[in-house]
Amino acid sequence: MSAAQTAIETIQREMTIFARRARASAGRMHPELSLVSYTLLGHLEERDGCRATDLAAHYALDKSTVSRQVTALERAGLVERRPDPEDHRVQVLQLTDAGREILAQVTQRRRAAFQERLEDWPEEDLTRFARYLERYNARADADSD
Amino acid sequence: MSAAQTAIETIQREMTIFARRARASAGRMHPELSLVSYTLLGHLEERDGCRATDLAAHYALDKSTVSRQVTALERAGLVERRPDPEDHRVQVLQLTDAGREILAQVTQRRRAAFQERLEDWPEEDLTRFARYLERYNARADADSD
DNA sequence: CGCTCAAGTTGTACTCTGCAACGGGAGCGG
DNA sequence: CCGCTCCCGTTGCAGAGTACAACTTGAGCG
Repeated sequence: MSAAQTAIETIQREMTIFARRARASAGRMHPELSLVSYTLLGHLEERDGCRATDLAAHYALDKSTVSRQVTALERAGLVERRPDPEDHRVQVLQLTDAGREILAQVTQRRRAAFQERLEDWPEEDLTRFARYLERYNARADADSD
Repeated sequence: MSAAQTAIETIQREMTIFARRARASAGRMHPELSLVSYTLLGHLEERDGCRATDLAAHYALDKSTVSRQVTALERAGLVERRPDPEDHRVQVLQLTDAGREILAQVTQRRRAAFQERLEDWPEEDLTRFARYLERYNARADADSD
């Protein structure tokens, strides 16, 4: 097997390990926010609000799933539904202050965990690793994986 | 923010994207084998058989979860349970020929997908990316994430 | 108006998961 | 040998996450 082949095998294996671990640890690390909820809140912050359908499309989730997730987030007071004056079918989802705060907390905790794991990496390796990941995900995006 | 900080932010973000995507796509890509089942079969192949408790400990799963997964894999004919002659509490799990075959098929399909995404990467980048991932996961392992 | 489409909700079912309780065997001190 | 404790695995139960299908409501258009 060529060196490239070996490297691809390794990448596949390590990515799988990471995915499995992320899935397993997400619940334990952030009991207040599942990986999906975290992602949805992040999306709302980034876009400063959007529709439920947009979330469903962007994350390849069923609209019923998003509906229930949003219901839970609303019950928890992290998200607000605002009727869209231009289209009464639509509800615009917005982070509440509490939602913004929780999101910031979880992000901070995640950041600390990553930082600890990466603390002894040389800066050059960090930036290269970051570039590789972006590149990989951009390509996977295009493949609509 | 320093360059290292920025890189860490990016790594965190991209790893999250990857984890979410892996979770979402696993079911669609390999209907016959969930990510967990795939991992368990892989472990059995690699170790040439082991106990259910070992799987649970290694993947931070509850033993009941492993028990049910193994039951399903056994029903599907991919795994065999063999009583341990030295300790009647223990059952040694072994891949069947069918299990080995399915595992090889799914691995092959995953490999093709990765290969396609990485086909235009220079070999040097591939090997470095692989090294980074191994290093990251090894550290996360130590943190028992 | 009436048809069609879009946004969200709800009913239903299934999977994955963990916790708790249990059964059965192993190992050990008396 | 007996009884206690620990370990391995199963099962009952509950909860989260998800998808699919049917439905409600509203928009757009001829």
